[in-house]
Amino acid sequence: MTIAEPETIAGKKRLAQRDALLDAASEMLVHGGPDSISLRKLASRVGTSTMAVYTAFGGKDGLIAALFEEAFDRLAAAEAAAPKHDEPLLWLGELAGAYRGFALKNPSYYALMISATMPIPESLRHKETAEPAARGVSQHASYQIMLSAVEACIADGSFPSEKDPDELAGALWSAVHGHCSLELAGFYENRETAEKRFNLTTEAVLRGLLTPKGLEKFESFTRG
Amino acid sequence: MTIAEPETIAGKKRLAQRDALLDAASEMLVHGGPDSISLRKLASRVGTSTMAVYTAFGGKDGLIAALFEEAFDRLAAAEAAAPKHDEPLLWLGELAGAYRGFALKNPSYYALMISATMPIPESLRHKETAEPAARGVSQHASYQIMLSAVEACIADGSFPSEKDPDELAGALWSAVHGHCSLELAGFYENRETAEKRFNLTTEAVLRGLLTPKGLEKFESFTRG
DNA sequence: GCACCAATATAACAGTGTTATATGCGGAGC
DNA sequence: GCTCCGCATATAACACTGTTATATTGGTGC
Repeated sequence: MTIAEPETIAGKKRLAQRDALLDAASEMLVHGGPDSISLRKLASRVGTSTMAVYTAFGGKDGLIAALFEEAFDRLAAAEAAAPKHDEPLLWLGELAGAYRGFALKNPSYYALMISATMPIPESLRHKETAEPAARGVSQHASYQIMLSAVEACIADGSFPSEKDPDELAGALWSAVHGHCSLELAGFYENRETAEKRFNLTTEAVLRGLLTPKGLEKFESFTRG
Repeated sequence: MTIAEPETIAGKKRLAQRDALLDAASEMLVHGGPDSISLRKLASRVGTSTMAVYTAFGGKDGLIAALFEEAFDRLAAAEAAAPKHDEPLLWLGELAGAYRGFALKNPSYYALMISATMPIPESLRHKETAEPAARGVSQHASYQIMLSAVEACIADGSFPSEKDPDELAGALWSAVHGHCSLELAGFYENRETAEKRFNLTTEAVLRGLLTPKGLEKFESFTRG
């Protein structure tokens, strides 16, 4: 919470137009997907010229990168909104469901996130080690939330303490992301069967990672 | 092995040019990714005009769809080349490794396959039920191979017989595909750690799906 | 008020996929 | 063997795209 900087009104207008461009681009993204974003259409919708995108974002890539960041922020918000049970395992399950819920409600943003051709924007990039590309993502809140849930499960004894939390979180993320990717590609017939498959998959990878003690606890949850 | 049809030489030339276009497009795809395929560059490389793409494939979408099919064929070939152990569980593990091997060796093809914007070509589409989009994929050899391995594991008693083979295969596919998607996005620092994570993830989802009997067998494999 | 600088608008450039038009070549019928 | 028809092809135009060069405007500091 910083006090209001002595922003010039020109600076305010510049930020306002940046936001206007971002909002309009987001609206175009949600409506017609990433490919429907045209600088000319975007500029005319905001009531300016294409040059505004270059001064605000440095070009179309910068604009897409900004949308990329917003996608991760929305994901983090969805995860933060997931109910945080006292039981870490249940919390982890809620996070998995929140991840899928985000993907289903924001398919265009999700498609943007998983487009491998997307260069990770500076703000999400690890400061010291630029390589590998997506390393910065593991610093983002969306990943940190899941990581802390995993760590809580380790402290809880549900996950083996000798395993690296990153490994466990990565395995879980792979399964959840893999399912959502297939579901959005239309692999499942309808949402009901997709949800059944999602539960089966996430529960399977969870079961495979748990300690005997954690597995016992987990079975009591799934039965109850 | 059919006897040579009474093909007209015009038809032969047409097919030859179709193959030439496909080969050149494949080469461009592997080199510079999907976005690097330009009809003008492609046509000039083959020594024809852009109209050839329209007569052979109906447009760029048809060309991409043909590359899409070739990607699945290459995946099927990679899976078919995986050693088929007598032990179904080991076979399934080999298939998972072959899937990742394909993704690593053909990143551009893999990126094409997982691009959600890709409409499933007719030849891969389920004939009766056009919806959902990717249903036809489950008829492809690449999926059938994995499915038969899963069924062998069910017959073996390693997987519970009351579960739908499609469900089990889908869970496995989600995890394997999810990992490869993240690995190609550059999420892991290097290939060694990525491989470690891949084994952890696939083993976890396997363990979570196995019967007690199958789990016993599985543990004897991983220890030995 | 004036000078300067940054942001903008206009327009041009180099591409893209697609389509309309015209040319030419190959196969069928006589 | 010749004619004629049809289809594949080449050329060129169209409607776009992102980017860049140029000129004009607007706000800020002196």
